[in-house]
Amino acid sequence: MRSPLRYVSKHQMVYTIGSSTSLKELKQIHTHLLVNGHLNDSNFSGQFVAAIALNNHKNINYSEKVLDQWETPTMFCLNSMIRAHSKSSTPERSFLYYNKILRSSDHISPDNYTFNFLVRACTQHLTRWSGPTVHGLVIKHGFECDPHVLCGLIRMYAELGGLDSCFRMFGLVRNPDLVCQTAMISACAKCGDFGSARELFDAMSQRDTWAFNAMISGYAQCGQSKEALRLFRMMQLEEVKIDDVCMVSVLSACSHLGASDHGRWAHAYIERHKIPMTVTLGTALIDMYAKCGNISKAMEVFWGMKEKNVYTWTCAMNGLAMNGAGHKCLELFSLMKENGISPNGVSFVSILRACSVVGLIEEGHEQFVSMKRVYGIEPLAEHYGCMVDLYARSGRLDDAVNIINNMPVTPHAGAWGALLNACKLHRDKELGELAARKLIQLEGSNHCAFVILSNIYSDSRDWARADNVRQTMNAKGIKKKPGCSVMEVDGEVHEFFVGDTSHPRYGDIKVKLEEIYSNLRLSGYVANTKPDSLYRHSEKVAIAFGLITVKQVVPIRIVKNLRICWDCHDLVKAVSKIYNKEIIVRDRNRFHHFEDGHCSCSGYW
DNA sequence: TTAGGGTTAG
Repeated sequence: MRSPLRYVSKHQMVYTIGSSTSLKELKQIHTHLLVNGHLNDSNFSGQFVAAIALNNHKNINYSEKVLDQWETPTMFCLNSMIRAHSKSSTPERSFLYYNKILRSSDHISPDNYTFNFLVRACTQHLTRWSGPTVHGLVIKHGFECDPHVLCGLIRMYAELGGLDSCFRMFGLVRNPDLVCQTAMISACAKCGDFGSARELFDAMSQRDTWAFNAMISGYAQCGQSKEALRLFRMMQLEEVKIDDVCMVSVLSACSHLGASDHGRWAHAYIERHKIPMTVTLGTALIDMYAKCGNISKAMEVFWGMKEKNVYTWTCAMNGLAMNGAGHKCLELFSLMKENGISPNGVSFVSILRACSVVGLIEEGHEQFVSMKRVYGIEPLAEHYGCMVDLYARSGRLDDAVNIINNMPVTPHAGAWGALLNACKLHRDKELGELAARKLIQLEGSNHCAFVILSNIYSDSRDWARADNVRQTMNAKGIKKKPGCSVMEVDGEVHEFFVGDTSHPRYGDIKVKLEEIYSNLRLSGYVANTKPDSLYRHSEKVAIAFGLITVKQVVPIRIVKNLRICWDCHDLVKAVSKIYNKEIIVRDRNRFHHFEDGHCSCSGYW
């Protein structure tokens, strides 16, 4: 954004061209300037065009029309147009103005500004050829040593995934400053090379807010949430200024961990330090509360926000769907449309999931159809996956198969996985076998598919095939992804892995588990499996730990990395009744609120 | 009278 252009006329009339200037106002100002001959001054006219194009992208067309009327626009003007387009949704139009410079009869040639903006345009509009082509032009015109251009090239190659090229550009910068070093850290993180990113970060003689933010957001985005929070603590110790962008990443890390104490603390920190509540920060707060199972607080933040964008609405809808409040999610969707916000593809994932969790099949179908018909959004594989889930989990397996057979994109693992889960739920052996085989074709190391396929054969007493599947698994070295439950007690994050006895309080946990088991037996709960299986699943161990450490009035909150199994689900229901304890489990897909022997998912998950 | 680094939803 450029600062508004203010112009005072001879009659002391003040004209301002800023981000809120409407097209009508622009036309009035333009007429005034033309009548008074002010546009004959090439410096002033350049500023005029730049102000229109840069302050509001919606007015780019108007600035183009103004510019087209001039035979010899200045370099400043043309560079400003390249810059404006590089930041807009039409970056490819930057090249139009680059060509105007080349073809200019005014003997001007592109300068360092031109290439800086042109490289940015390429980063916005990446095609395989455009980036390297512009890099070639940079070399041809002798700007490969310009630090601004090089910094832009680092970002561009990072988008292309060419980390080697990023390092090559970085190597060409003499004495890289903070800005350039941060760009390089960010490039490493974007390409997934966190080791190099951290090496560069640790080697910096001075680290500012931006450098920390690049590193923290990198960790947060790749799921290394504990490391992100650790770095945030380091930032506080080094007394580096913490801003809204930093807090967005911190909240995102809390969301992943389901660390509600950390999240609440972060919220308090934002308020205490008067960090500006931007739309992005508010949205991150909603997401954090929703993913920590506190949907009422999430909605409180949502209703309190003055400005909301499509991310904000979608985040709230997703939170409601995850928490099983499908009807409320659909109500919110209506309200979103009434507020003039158009949904996008991600919004529809939440909407279709909302229909799925409450079993609204016809509604889901109508929403799916409206996606393309009303909003012109082409459904992606994941939307078809949601439809497969919607039909299959309600037992309409034939309809689910129809969706898979008729989807215009190749059915992905998500679609077959949804069908497979439903086949297990509705005990359809043949279809389950087909789904498992398809899933294995797509994901050769999908542990769940092998296990379910083996179970399907065992159920039909086809021991030879069941054994064969197990042997294939062993031969391929396919191991179950280790189940892990995370819980936060008194601000500390505890992780429990399957069969892991390393927790300092494991002795107490074991005693508690035995007590739970004996209470369950006394109350008539019959475990599906032998007593030693009690220790097997991480969520059971976490619940025992929660019963020891969490105060009676506070619910136990657990985040599980995989889907919760039937056995654990039944057990948690029983524990919630016998111990009169609210237990909230977030599994890979959704929330389960257990209270008084019932779960909010009503058996749908 | 134009430049460079960090942020949100599946």
